[in-house]
Amino acid sequence: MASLAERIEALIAARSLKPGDRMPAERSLAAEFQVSRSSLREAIQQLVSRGLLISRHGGGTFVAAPDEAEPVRTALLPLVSLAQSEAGYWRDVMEIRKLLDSDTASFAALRADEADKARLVSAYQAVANAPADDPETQARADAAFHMAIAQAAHNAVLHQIMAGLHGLLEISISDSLRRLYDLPGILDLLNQQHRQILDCILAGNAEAARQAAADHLTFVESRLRLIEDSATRQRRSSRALQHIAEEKEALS
Amino acid sequence: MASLAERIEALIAARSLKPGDRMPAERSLAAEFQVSRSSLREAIQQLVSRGLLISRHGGGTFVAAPDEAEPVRTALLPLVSLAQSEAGYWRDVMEIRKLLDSDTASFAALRADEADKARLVSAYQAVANAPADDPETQARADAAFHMAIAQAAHNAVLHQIMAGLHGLLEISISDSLRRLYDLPGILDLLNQQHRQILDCILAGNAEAARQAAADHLTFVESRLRLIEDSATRQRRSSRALQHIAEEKEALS
DNA sequence: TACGGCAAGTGGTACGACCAATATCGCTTG
DNA sequence: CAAGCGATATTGGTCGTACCACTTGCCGTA
Repeated sequence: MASLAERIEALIAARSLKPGDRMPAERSLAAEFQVSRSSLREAIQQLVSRGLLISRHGGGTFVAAPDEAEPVRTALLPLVSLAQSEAGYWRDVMEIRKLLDSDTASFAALRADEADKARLVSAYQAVANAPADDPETQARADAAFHMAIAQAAHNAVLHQIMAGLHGLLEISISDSLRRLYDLPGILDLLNQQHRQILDCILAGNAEAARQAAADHLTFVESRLRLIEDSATRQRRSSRALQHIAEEKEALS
Repeated sequence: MASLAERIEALIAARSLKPGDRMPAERSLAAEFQVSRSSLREAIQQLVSRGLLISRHGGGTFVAAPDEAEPVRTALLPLVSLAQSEAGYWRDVMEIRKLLDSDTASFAALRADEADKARLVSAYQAVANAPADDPETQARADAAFHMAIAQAAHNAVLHQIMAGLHGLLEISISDSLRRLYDLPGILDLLNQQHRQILDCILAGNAEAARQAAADHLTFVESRLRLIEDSATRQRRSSRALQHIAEEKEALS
């Protein structure tokens, strides 16, 4: 027999419940499935943690919106431990990004329609106009620009993978990502590279876009290596203390 | 305050529990966290569904092995609906595989150590020796061979992505994947291509490996397109009946 | 010493109760 | 008559208890 969570999913599909629709009450569902509310709640909590349902205390349980990017982010949560345990994990991420960002830019140059191009220009301007003293906004706008390229590539799988890679980078070296924008004179260089990628895509020049993206990623990786190398030493010394803090928090 | 599931994760980290280690009993943990066993179980079930824990009835709850591939497979479950709703989803998957499998083979040729090469040879032989009349075993051995290449590429992220892509393919066109091996004379062709990829990797010839993998994937995609195109028509007509069956199963 | 069975411990499930947040409906009131 | 408001029903969140099924391991017996 299928697991309870799967049976609930099947029920959603069978009833054609759309995002935002209200689920039957827990007591009703429990009766319908002929299980206790406890067991039903365990199953519901699994679906909630997977982002398929949303529970509101006193309000009800609703089908969540399949947020195109959100499922990928939650999907990567199990990898957090792995990403944090291996210090060089971000290098693996960047190695793949060097490959995929090139292909993404190439596809985008070939396939971007007018709506894609409008989004790309908008995203580029957001990066260029981001306040120079706000690394947080810089990082978000930068990621949004690359995600706009991924969207313009018109490949759902590629889009999801790129979203995942950004998430993994965020997890493994979020601090260094912020500090990247503090390097002297780097904003102009990044903007220049972004502009070149943008122009190549808008012009439909796939090969040039590929090369521009490859150069950009190589540049970013080299700078991140500088930052991360110097940060690794300090981090190592503070790890023991962190463990104690975690134990304390777990028992709080 | 952190969620209960997070507090449990923190406890695992703080206690340095390794895969296979036994978790405290539910009743003990509930007392330690000062929550009811019901609430604790809801949190534990979330971690179980995410593959971090394994519960054995009567035996205890154990920390799961970070199976390198398994978390990705469960992580992709939220994408099932998307994979199934879009008929052409598998084309996106194959498009990315054409790119990544080439790079994977290239990396493997450059980085494979003796243990990797032994695994590759073993995996290849498993494919070549799989019974010709057993598509299920064929498909599994084939996937295992490609995963061995991904492992030999020595990039954790790449390995996870490849595992995810195989999972997505399995979800979207598992039937066609099985029927692939029924095409007349295809086994010899596939084995020949696999052999070429293997030889190039063993010889350390990165460029040849890349080309061999690219040719292989292009070939497989063309054959899958033949099968899938002819299958699409029939599937469409039986979809209505399937929904009824799901409703029935959900209430069973 | 080896074997078998019993008891303790564990996860799985169920039922009932209560609390807190929310939604719903009806009543009062302007 | 309509709008605001308060009581009530509904819903998710939590707790406690009890019982079952299974595993483990210990102890007693052969």
